[in-house]
Amino acid sequence: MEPVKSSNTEMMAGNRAEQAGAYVQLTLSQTVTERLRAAILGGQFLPNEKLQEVALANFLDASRTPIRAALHSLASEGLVDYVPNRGYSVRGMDAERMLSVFDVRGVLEGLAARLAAENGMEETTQADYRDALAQGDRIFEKGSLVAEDRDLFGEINVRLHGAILRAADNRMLNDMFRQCQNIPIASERNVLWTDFKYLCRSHDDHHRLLEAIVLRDGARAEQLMREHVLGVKLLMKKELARLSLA
Amino acid sequence: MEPVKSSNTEMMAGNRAEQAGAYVQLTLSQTVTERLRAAILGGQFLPNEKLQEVALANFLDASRTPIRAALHSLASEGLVDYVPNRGYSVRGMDAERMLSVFDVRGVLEGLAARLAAENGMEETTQADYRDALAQGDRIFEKGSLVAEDRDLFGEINVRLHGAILRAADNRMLNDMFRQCQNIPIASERNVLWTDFKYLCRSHDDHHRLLEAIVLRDGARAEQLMREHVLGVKLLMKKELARLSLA
DNA sequence: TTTTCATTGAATGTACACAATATCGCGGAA
DNA sequence: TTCCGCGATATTGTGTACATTCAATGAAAA
Repeated sequence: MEPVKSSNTEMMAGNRAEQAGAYVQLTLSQTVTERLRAAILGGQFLPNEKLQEVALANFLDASRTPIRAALHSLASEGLVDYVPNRGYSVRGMDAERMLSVFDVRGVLEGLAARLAAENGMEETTQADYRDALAQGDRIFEKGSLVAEDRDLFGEINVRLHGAILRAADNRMLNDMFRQCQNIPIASERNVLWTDFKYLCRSHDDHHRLLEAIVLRDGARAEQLMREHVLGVKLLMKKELARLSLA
Repeated sequence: MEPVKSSNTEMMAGNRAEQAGAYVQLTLSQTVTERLRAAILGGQFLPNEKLQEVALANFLDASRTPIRAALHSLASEGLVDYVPNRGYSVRGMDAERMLSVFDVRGVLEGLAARLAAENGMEETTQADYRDALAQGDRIFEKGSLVAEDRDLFGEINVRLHGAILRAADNRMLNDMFRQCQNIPIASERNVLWTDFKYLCRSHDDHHRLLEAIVLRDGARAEQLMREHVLGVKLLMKKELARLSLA
């Protein structure tokens, strides 16, 4: 029954610390939150499964206090549902609900692109964007995809969209975008990236986005981004339909 | 030193319970959260003021546990800042940051209007919208504003935008919009509603919005709403400039 | 058989004690 | 004087006991 508190030196990335550079000591509550989030996003729980505090406490080698904090956090992120006096459960995501997230993502990222164009993108950020872009080009020059390209493409995606978000320089926008990503299954990493033609188009969108941003054309940047996200939504829709048939 | 736990029968409105009808017993944590939120929004604390747990516990007649839960909630709502091992403080809002919230609100409410137009608005919701609209008409027919019109107009505003949000029927959109409203001072109720001409125009926007929604013209509804929110932003900007001069 | 209601068990909500960490002030050395 | 190190104190983080609430069970009455 002794709380082992073994491996706490994981999950340092992706923490909620304000800006880079300010090294703050992570609390147990935070590491537990990350671990739980990863577990849910990773599909380790059934949809609508109850998340009981003592069970999780045993599972994650912590007392109820940090568990409660974590559940509270995840509830406000929308990853779990909460009913007073009845506890938490993993939020089940039906297809419709999942797709509706992309509508929000579309306008939010559209705004980010517009603001990025209006504000202009800093040199270093722009360099990072171009670098990621070039990395993507190399993938597609091959003319076909290999298995490990999937992860790489996902990573590139994150860098590109991150750069735009950074250039947009709007804190609330940042927070909300993060929420949009914390959706089980809906995170783009989980779709089956098999459609080469679609990926080419998506990557081309990224090129055009940079062009619009550099030319300071906010309206075009916004329009491009909205179309881009809509594309992801439609792909996801097709994917979901395929899965439900199988 | 006895925890009095006196008046818990307040603040029943505005709770986070899922749908109406499901009466759940509020926990102390929740009532404390509401009270703290109201206190911060009401300006009872200085910007960047530290919010210490024991002090708040005494102030709100509760132990540290529900206080911590409340602070945690408000942090995830963005009303307070949190640094591990250093506690919470009320988030200071400079002018730029405040105005940037309206950019997010603009695209979110624009999306809401578009979705409302695409989905169509239920009869009851539409009736509510029209009722609020008529109430607004009566204000402006007088040709001038009296003191109590301010609150009334604010209430009407909430009803109108609430109806659109309901028709949009998108949970994530709902959650995010709520966050946009929890901004100190930025909540529209706090601007000085003195500009009669502006208010007329704003009210007219509401008429046109309904028209676009009823006609199922999503693009127009979105455009109207974005312009509408932009108007609020510009008014707020003017107001802030005026205040900083005074 | 169905309904009702008290009982009981299990889960969550709250309080509080203790541990870990940060902040502040002081004294000494460069 | 300035800087650094080192306690002392205050504040937050965590564990855990107890209170409260909910849900399930089963017996009694309709």
